[in-house]
Amino acid sequence: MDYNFIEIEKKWQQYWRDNKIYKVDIDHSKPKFYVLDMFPYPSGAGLHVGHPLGYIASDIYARYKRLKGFNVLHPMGYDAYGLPAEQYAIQTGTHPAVTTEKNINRYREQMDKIGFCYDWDREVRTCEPGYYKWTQWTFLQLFNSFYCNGCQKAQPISKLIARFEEKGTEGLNVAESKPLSFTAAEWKAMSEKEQQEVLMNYRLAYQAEAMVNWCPGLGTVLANDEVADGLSVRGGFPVERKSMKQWQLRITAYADRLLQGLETVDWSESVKDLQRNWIGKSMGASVIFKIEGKDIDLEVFTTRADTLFGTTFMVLAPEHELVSEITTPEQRAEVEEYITRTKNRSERERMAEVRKVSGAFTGAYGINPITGAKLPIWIADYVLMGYGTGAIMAVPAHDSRDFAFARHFNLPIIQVVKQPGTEPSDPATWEESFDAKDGELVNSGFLNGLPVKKAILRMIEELEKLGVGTGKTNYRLRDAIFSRQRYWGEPFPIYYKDGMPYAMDESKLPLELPAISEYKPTETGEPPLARAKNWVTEEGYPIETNTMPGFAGSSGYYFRYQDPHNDKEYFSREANDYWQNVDLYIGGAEHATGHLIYSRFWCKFLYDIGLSCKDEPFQRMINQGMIQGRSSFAYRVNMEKLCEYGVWNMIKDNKLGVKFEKDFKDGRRRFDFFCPEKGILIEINRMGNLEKVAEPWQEYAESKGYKLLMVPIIDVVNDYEKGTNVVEQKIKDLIAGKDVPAFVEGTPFTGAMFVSKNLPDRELFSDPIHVDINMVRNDVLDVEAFRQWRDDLHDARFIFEKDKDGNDVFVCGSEVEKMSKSKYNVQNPDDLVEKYGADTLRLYEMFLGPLEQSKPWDTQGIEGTFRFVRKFWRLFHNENNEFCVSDEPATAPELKSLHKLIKKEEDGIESISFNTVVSAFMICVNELADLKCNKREILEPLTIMLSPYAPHIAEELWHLLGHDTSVVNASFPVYDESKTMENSFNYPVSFNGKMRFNMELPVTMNADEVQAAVLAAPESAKWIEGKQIRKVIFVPKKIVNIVVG
RNA sequence: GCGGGUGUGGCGGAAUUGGUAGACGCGCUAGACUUAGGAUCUAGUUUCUCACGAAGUAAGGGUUCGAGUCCCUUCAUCCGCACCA
Repeated sequence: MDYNFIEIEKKWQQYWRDNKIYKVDIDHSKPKFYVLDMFPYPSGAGLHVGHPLGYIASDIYARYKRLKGFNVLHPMGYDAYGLPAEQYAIQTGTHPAVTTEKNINRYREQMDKIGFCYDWDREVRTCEPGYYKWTQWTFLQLFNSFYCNGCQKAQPISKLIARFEEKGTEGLNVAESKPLSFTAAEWKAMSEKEQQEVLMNYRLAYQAEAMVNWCPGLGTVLANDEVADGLSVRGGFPVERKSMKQWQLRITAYADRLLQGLETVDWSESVKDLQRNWIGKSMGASVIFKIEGKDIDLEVFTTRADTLFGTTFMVLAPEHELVSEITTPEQRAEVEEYITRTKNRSERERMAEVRKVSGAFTGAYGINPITGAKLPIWIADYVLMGYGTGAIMAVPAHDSRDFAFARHFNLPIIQVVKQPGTEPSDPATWEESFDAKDGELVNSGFLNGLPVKKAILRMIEELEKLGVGTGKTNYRLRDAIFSRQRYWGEPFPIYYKDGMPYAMDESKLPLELPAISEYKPTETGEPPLARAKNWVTEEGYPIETNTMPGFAGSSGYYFRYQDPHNDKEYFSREANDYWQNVDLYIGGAEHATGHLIYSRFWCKFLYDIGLSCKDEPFQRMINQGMIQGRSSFAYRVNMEKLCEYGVWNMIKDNKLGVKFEKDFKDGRRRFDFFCPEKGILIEINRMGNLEKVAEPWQEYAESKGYKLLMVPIIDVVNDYEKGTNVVEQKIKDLIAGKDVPAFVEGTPFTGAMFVSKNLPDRELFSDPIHVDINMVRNDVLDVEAFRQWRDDLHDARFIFEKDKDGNDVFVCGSEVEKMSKSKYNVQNPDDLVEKYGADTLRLYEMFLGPLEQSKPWDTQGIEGTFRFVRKFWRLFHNENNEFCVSDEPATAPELKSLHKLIKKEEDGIESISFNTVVSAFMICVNELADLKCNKREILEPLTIMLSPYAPHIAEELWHLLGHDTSVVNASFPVYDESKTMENSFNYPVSFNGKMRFNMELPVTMNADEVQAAVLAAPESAKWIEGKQIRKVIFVPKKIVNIVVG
């Protein structure tokens, strides 16, 4: 009939493509704006309605900015490396590039249907050599750099070598794996291999042994954020801790800058907090303890140096290198047993036993550097090797874990901090430790009386004076493991000479991924690349067989969009000077500790080496919420329960004149119901079950003189469905003393039965099962569709309820859950585009609620937005669907409606509150429809304003309005406040703060005039009567409040 | 345990930042038009009350002429992190 979205959308998508409407280039006459979506990994499943949510939001923002005169960079591409395609390759032999290409095409097809304004000429894919050349290049720069702590900046490794040649490590202040000490002469005396080993200690990309998350099921290591609950996030295989030689990125060198930088970006507090937490900066002290009878220093890290007087024992991580050295012969067996036990425990088991206290005594003692006290040294797995020094001084009085440990092993507890104004008490009486971070020191010599914060500083001072400790900052952040034992990733431009890794020359880039015969690890456990033929350099040196992890390619992709076809450099100076960094980044918060931290590191490094002009990649970030599914349920009847329920309802409360009881037991026999008065036993069960017990039970009943009735469930069901009362009649007959056969065989009941949601006591005899939401409308199930859905449901039976018109209906229950295939609640955007059009889908996704919140998808709700779009269309058309727009000047109410909307839209888009803008559109169109407005002066700006949300219909109407250029290049209308002004205001009049009536008054009236007018109003009399007017509050154009009393 | 978010009709959610609570949409109710309605249009729809009116933004308290909004206490719920010394 009217608005033909299928044709319109196809036509304009074609037009945009043919005319490259969304292609952008550097244009110094306009300010730039960079809007970016998080890099998608194209999975095989395609998109559901939750995925495009962020893309639609960014698209609207990009289009809006463009209408506002900005040159907007809005690109899209693919994070193409990923485990699923590789797993599929291992299983089927299909090259991951093939799978990936297929998935990308599907993604693209779905995205095109929604009408996004991406500049597809800038598309990048991480798996293409032209792209990963620069991933490899960046790796080489990292390999050839070290981090200078003094200047807080990455520097070329050549500078470090020059320094070593001049004065060795003297006065060196750089990021390092472990402190080394050598002179210039010693450095020069080293062999090349030794020098290379030393340099590994400083490179920003380096190779070292590391405890990794090894996943045997996948044959690779995983990053921390790829592991959850000791299982791999993808695939759910067990993960174990293992020490392996791995490439790593020295991201810890940037810990402080990563923390500082958070202050300069406009991100949600929660994501910033997540990152702060992940970086985990804690300031404290390193303290050296001597070991009794040995010349060994044991270094610990503590944030509570003030509690040094209260330390009563020490604990090492079981893997600590000093353990075997200090363990006494008597304790060796126990210690070794403990180490084996903890080592063999998987990560999963270890986490499950978090609260279990365990440990072993080494027999050695540490000496408190301040008090000289002897402290027994234990090992326990509550101390982690990876944090601090892997050793702690335990202060049981003021740390809950130490407290639990001391209690368990009967170690002394000394209180050294008390709550101000209280007296110290005997820790033996405590139920938990006193962990308070504000308090006053006691039992602590020179610290007595000091508050905690001052005591910490005072103690550090003392430690430094005595040369037994220093103030120190510790980070929880670990260096990022950068190698994967996988095929589908970027090869490292690294070869091995004499067992030592060397960087390839940049001229050899890109180092392309070779073809291999099979995608799994070799029989000897080497990575798949070891299968590649001739995987050696021209000189014959073997090339690295690990590949880079997923985050390698996604850490700097936003740079490449700025200059995607440059084969001379990563991106040009000119491009970066113009586009700079991302102004608005939209994506999920789940990347907080992965992608978003690696990208920041990547960017800071490129900033250090002079490539990037900004040191933060994403200025403003919005994290869209999840769209949840709304699942529907049918209630599957548990037949036995249902029948028991039905019969019980029939006989309970003396309904048939005699009393029955439930669950009668005699020995091992159990009957559903029993009537002592008449000696009637009733059992309801499946036919088969009754057959088995029929004989012995009849004998039993006879022996006791009882009458027995065995009811097959089919009988009860028949009564239900046919409205007969066969079962009831039998019971009545029994009560009346008639003889009724105990058991009549019939056709056994087969098939499933379902009960409508609102039937009484439904929950007593049914369990919900998911049904496909496409078979449900307004919670009513399409019973026929349901029967056809699955083979086992063909002869399903239903217990219906009546709707208001007395028809039988089957009502489903519902629940909000994650959208997933297995819950049959997935909404596919393609279906919706087909049914309502992309414009309606875009509007509805935005209308659903605030972008950042998760919200359920309401299948019906889209109808409302669809109605709006058609109403919008009708503003431009007459009853015969002929385009009909008038050139008459607009009236004041029409202009007011328009300008209210301009203001709303500007405010709404800037504050990412798209849902309110859609509402405002609806209000405006409702008003204009009421005014029967079809004036160009109103409709033309309105079309421009709608175009970010509904670009297709806007483009169509824009051309119908007589334009021959795209609406994308139009200008956003300018807000004119005077158009929304009125000369009177409908004041709400309140008495004591309660609104009583409205009163239309001129805005020019002053307070006194308003007061007079209001008090003179007839409605006021009732409220003033018998009371005194204490005060009148008048806020112009807001409210009048009269205080009476 | 720690950190962050969120609590408003049957539902999704508004409320110009301290000024008419429930905009807009779904659903629901009634009516119109229709052979029909899962189309369209009109009216109504926070709760209680016949009504006058009263109550009302998770609960309780406070500040204020006025509180969904600010402050304090409690509860619920979701999401992170979790032996981090």
